[in-house]
Amino acid sequence: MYLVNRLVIKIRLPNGRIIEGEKGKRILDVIGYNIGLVARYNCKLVDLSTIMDDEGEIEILDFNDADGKYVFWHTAAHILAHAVKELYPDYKLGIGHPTENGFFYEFYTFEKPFTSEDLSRIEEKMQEIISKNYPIKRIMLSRDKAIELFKNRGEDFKVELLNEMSEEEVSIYEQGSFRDLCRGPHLSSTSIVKHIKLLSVSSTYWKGIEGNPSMQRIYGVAFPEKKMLDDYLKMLEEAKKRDHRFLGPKLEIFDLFEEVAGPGLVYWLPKGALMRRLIEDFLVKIHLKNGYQLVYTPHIARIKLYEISGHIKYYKENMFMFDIENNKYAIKPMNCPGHILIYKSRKRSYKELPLRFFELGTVYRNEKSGVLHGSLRVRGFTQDDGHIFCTPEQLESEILNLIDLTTKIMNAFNFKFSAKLSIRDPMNKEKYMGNDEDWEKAEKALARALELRKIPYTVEEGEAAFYGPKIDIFMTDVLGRKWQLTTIQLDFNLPRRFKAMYVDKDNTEKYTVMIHRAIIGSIERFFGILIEHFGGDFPLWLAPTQAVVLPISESILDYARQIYRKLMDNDVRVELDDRPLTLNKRIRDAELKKIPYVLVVGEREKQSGKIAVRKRKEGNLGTMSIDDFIEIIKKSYPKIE
RNA sequence: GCCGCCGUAGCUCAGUGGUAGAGCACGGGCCUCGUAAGCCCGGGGUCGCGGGUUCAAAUCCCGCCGGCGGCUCCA
Repeated sequence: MYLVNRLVIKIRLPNGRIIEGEKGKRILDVIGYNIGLVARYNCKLVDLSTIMDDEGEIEILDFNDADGKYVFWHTAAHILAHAVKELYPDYKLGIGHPTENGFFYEFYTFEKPFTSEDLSRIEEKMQEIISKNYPIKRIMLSRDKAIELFKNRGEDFKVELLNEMSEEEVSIYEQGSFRDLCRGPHLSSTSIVKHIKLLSVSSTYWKGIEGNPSMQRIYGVAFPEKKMLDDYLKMLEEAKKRDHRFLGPKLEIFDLFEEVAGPGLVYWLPKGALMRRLIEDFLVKIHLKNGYQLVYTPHIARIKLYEISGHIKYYKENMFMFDIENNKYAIKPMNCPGHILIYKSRKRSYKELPLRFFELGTVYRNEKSGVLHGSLRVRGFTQDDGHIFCTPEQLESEILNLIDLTTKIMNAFNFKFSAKLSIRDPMNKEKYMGNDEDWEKAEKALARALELRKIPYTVEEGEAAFYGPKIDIFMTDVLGRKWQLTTIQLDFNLPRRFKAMYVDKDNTEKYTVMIHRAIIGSIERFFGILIEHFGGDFPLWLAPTQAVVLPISESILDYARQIYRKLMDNDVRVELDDRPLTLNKRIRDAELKKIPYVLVVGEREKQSGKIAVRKRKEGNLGTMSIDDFIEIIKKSYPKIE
């Protein structure tokens, strides 16, 4: 059946079925009330109550779709705001959004905090709003009408937002007596948000600007099914067990001793110190193999150095300073100025570029107390810091090499990654230093390297530093919070400040191009991510203890000692557990300590000259010769290439 | 730094005005064991620190130190 003159509107349902739309009708009327949350109409997200009047395709999204989930949480945020306004009519609405794992809404509460009892009340009220099944309507108003509406309702913050908007017409969403300024889209009814849980309250400044009114922000989660909410809450509980702040001290990796030693300073316990050394050795070797030269720079310097670099001007707040014989000194917050001094130790020719310096450089920064977080954000940390000095022509191949080096290093830890490319704000080019041509070349070089190596990335306009564009790589912690590890930053600024030059072919002096780069970022932060990523079950090459020998009884101790000795002699990190405890108890201890292999030896093994091997989490693998076992350990180390 | 919450044994926590408790861990003894907790006994705390209220403070109030969740900032 072909109707040539009819509008063709195809609707794809979440289950993949395709049905036909009908001009003039609401999407909702065609698909029914129990299907989907929101629609993507010719690539644009719209309410299900949208009237179909354009030809094209409509995709109905459910909670499994990222956008569907986002809208679900957006409506949950509105229900939160609705509940708060019903319980506390005087409180003023701020803003509310979905987030990556839930939603929030913030309110001006006349400096009164929400208590946990308040949260329970609000949660109950939200359930009531959900059960009342209010239809959610989108209303278009002129901006002036909207200002009038919110002024009458005492919503000063909404009025402020409206006054800053340029649109002549704005959308308002309505559910029951509640109205909010919102672009939408939203679910079609409050009853679709089934199960909610408010998680925490915190305060923020209005628009995030210090000095603005203090808002109370409530965070929550919501799900269409009870089981999903239960699973999520259970996942939060499980996450606590992987938290590096819990596992770090427990696995004897690090501790902070905050109360006596001060916050944000990491003490490396023996097992952690061993792992750190393994990682440092790996990093040094792989950098040497990739054309870097090792350097060391002192931990303190006269502030003159940081006046030249500009750190005193732009970074003073974060620097620890003190006096020596009437001269002002600072503890180094960054390694770059030192590396530039080394570059400038003599006149450089284009023939010796690129020069690549590498240092495991320990720096100290006076981070505000409120931002410190386990070993992920600290005041003293060691960066795998490198600086590349090259000519503009070499930029592209240097960046490509850096992407490759990053991949090699991340592979050693089984880390997958995607990148963020930060470029200039094209509207505000004058904010940045350096000339247009350099910037374009640099931004292109960064993007091309990512594309050539097929690294997925996002582009962030206006996120570049004033001195150059950059590539950053983030990892998420156990609660989904993002932490920056890798950074590759181009710098047009420091070479000029320090007059870091090279003599080119034509015998003229030119400014060198400088790349700042840290691959794992900092050892402390990297360990936080590493611990949470593996939940303490480190890969074999990193495990501080790779195997423990368990003699079944005292009578077999001699054979156990022989095995232990042989493994030691072959560089296996092995322990002998000859405590007079039951075998089961000692196996349990080894599992809890997350030791990868347990080697049980008894009369049977002594007779055959072998070992019984038990693998962490997998159980008994049966017997094996000692040489075969040594081979397994040896093969676990990452290749350095 | 800001706002809220929190701080009891090495760890996880119970105890809300009347002389500090449990489990795990630790020490001792018995047990000599075949793939995740054998049994018994014991030591251990100026209840974060300082001040105040009270006949009496882990408990109530104030200040400080530290932690947690966010905001802002960052590797």
